[in-house]
Amino acid sequence: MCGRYTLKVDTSQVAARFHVPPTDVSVETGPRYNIAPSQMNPVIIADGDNHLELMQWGLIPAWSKEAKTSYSTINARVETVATASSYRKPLRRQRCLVPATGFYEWQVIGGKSGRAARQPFYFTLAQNRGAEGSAEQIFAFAGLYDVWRGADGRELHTYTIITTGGNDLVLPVHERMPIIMPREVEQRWLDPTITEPDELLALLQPYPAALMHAYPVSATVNSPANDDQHCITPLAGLGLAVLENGFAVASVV
DNA sequence: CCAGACGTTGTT
DNA sequence: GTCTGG
DNA sequence: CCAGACGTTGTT
DNA sequence: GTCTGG
Repeated sequence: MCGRYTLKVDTSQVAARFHVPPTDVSVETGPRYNIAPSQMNPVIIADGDNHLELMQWGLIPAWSKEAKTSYSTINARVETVATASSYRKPLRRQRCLVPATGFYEWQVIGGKSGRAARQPFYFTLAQNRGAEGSAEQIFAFAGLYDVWRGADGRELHTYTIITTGGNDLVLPVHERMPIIMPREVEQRWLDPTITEPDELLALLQPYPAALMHAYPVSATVNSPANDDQHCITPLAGLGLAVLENGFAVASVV
């Protein structure tokens, strides 16, 4: 799954990275180290030109009676996104890019009674190492959005992130991972003239493990109230080396 | 036909 | 245990 | 995703 | 809004 991610750059850098005219950006958000569901975050949409908009993480279908859902919509499985009631139309007509610089997954450590202990890991794109502060580290998740309209006319723009099975780097930590768009696929994903589900599904592939990087982080990230550099500070220990060799990280607790 | 769901992950 | 809030 | 709440009446 | 279950 993907239930937490980072976007540690300014809105202006996001806009530049996704070809959004600076004059089009009316919102300014600072660097984020712990983006959580329900929060308002930048997403990119296109109608000929690219636009940056703030939307709420957790898709609320246009037909929903209330401005909330009784079920989770922070992620959409690629296996069912073309048929699920909540996502079928958004897949054809309301696709977006979700700008990010990294994401978190939690590895279940124990498994005894009650809720097992969990070790968070931080995942980034490997080619971005050493690109601190530059636009080079920004990538995009494949996303869908919808617009909910209340009786009083108010609009609520919401989005979801599409997930797929974990690749070899992610699997030791978690079964699933978000779909990261290769840069050359981004604009096609946004292209409103494409509405064939099969053509769109073909764009949704697991990102190659060889192009990603991961390391364990402290429990600081667990609380969405913590939103600073400490969330992505590497946790010292055996976990990193073991993980990069592709084995489970039972040694990290 | 109408009523009711519409979702994911993880855990058992 | 389960739902809500962030 | 995890953390934190989970309830009522009446009074300040 | 649209699909599934009864």
